[in-house]
Amino acid sequence: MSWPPFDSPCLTPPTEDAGPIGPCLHCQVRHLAVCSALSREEIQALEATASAQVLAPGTVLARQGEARRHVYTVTRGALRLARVSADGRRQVAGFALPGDFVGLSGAPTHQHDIEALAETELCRFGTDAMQRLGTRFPHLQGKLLERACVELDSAREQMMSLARMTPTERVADFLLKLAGRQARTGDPGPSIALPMPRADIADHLGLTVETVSRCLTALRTRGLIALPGTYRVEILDPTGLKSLEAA
Amino acid sequence: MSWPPFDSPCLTPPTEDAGPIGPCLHCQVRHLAVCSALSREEIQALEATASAQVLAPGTVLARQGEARRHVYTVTRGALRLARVSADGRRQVAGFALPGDFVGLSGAPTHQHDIEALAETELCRFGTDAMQRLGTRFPHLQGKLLERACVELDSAREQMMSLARMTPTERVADFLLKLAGRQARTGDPGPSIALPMPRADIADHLGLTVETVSRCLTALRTRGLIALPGTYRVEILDPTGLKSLEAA
DNA sequence: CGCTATCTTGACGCGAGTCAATAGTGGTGG
DNA sequence: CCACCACTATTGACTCGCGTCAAGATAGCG
Repeated sequence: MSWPPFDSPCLTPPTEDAGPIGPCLHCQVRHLAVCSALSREEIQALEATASAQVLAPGTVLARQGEARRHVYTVTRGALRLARVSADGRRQVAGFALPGDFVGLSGAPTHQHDIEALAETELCRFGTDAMQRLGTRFPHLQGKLLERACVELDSAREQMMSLARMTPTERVADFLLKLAGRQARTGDPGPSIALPMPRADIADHLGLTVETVSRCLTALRTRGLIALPGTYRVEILDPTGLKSLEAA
Repeated sequence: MSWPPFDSPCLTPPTEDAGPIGPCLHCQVRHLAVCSALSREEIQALEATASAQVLAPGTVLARQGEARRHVYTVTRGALRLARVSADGRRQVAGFALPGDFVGLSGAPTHQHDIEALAETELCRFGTDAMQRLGTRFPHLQGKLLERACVELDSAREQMMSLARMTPTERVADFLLKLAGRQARTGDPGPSIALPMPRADIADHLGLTVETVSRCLTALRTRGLIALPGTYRVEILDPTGLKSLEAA
C-alpha cells in the first residue's frame, strides 16, 4: 500500500478509482480486519468509499460527544480510546492496534476521545456509506457483527479483570494480551512494544501510575519480565505470567 | 426439538405455524427487541425458526464453555450472565431483562453461565438459523449489529464504573440503570424490583456483599432511597442519586 | 548540557475486604 | 396457624493493600 508520506491528518482520495487491484488486496492487516474474507466485488465497493489517513502522534481523531461520521481500520500505529468524567476521572476503554476496527457504537456521537499514540495509519469509511454497503453486502455486515461481538467479549473480559483481579494480575494480563495481539500482526519478537505511557495503562486497568510502576517492578524482580526500556517489555516466563492472570 | 412438558426447562412449539399474524406481532417487548421495526416478511421468517421457552427460577440455560447453539430474546423475568474463574472469583457480566437479547458473542462457546433469576420467558432462535436469516434480511442483521453495538457501549460504561467509581457511586449508578430499564418496559412505578440477591449485585459491581449492603444503608440514611423490602428499592431523590454517579 | 516530563521509589493513611456475630426472611412441617 | 430452620442480609471490629503525597531518578528534547 502506498499512501502519501504524511504531514497533518492527511487524506488521500480512494486511490486510483477502485480498479481491479486496489491497495486493499495488498493490505498488511487484511487478514485481521473486517475486510478479510470479503469477495472481490465487496472489496472494490469498500475501496471506493475508503480513504487513507495518517495521524501524527498526539493527534485527536475524535472527541467524546462529537457526531460519529466515520469508522476506521487501523493499519499501522496505535490509538487510544479514553473517556473523562466531569470530575476528571479518566478511563481508557482500550487501545486500537493494526487490524482493529474503531468506531463501532450504538450511539450517534462518539463515546470516547480517540487519539493517536504514535504515528498512525488509518483506513477511513463514512458511517452512512458503511451502512449502505452493509445492506448491499450481507457478508460485510456479518463481518461487522462478528467484529462487534468479539469486541463485546473482550470488553466483558476486561470487566472481569477490573472487578476481580489484583493490580499485579491486571498488569500481567494486560502484557499477555498485548503480546498476543502483537504476535497476531506478525511480530512474535521476544520484546513487545508499549506504545502508551504508564498513565494510560493505569487508566485502562483502573489503577494509578504508581501502582502500575510498582507492579512492573515486582514482575521484573520475580524474573517474569524484563524492561529493556520504558516503552518495551520482554516476557521471560510466559507460563509464570499466565499463572498469575488466573482466568 | 421437543422438550418435556414442563417442570424442567419447558418449551412450547413455535405456536401455530407462523401464520400471517403470529404472536410476535403482539409481543409485549417487541418495541425493545431486535424484532422491532422488522418487516412483516422478516417477522414471519423469524417466527418460523423461533420457539418459546419458560424457565423456572434457578434454571441454568447455559454454562460457560458449552457450545453456543441458540440466541434468545427475554420476554419476561430476568437472567443472570456470570463467569467464575478457576479460583472461584465470580463476575456477573450483566442481567438480561425483558426486551434484552442474549447470546451475542464472537466465540463458538458460551462465555458465561446463564441462569434464570425468576420465572423467565424466552424466545429462542438457533444461531445458524439466525445467521441464515441475517444473510437473507440485511435489515435484521443491521438490527443485530445495532444491538451488539449498544451492548458494547454499555459494557464500556460498566468498565468506567468498575474502574473509577467508588462503591456507593456504583450502587447508585446500578439502581438508576435498573430503574431506567424498568421504565422502558412500561413500568415507571416508584419502586423498582431487584430480581437478584445482593451477592449478584456485588459480583456485578466488583464489590462484596457486605459493601453493597453498607452502601444501600448509606443511601437510605441519606434519604436518597427507601428499601420497602429486600428485593425492592424506591428512588426518593433521583437527582441526588444522579449527582453521585458522576459520569 | 540543562530543562521538563515521565517514571520509579518511599512513607503514610484510609477505605474496602475479611472475619464474625446478629437480625431478618421465606419456606417447611408439625 | 404457628414454630422452627436454613439462608440471606445487615451490622460491627479489624487488617491490609492501594491510593495519596512527596521526593528522587531517568529519559527525551531543545
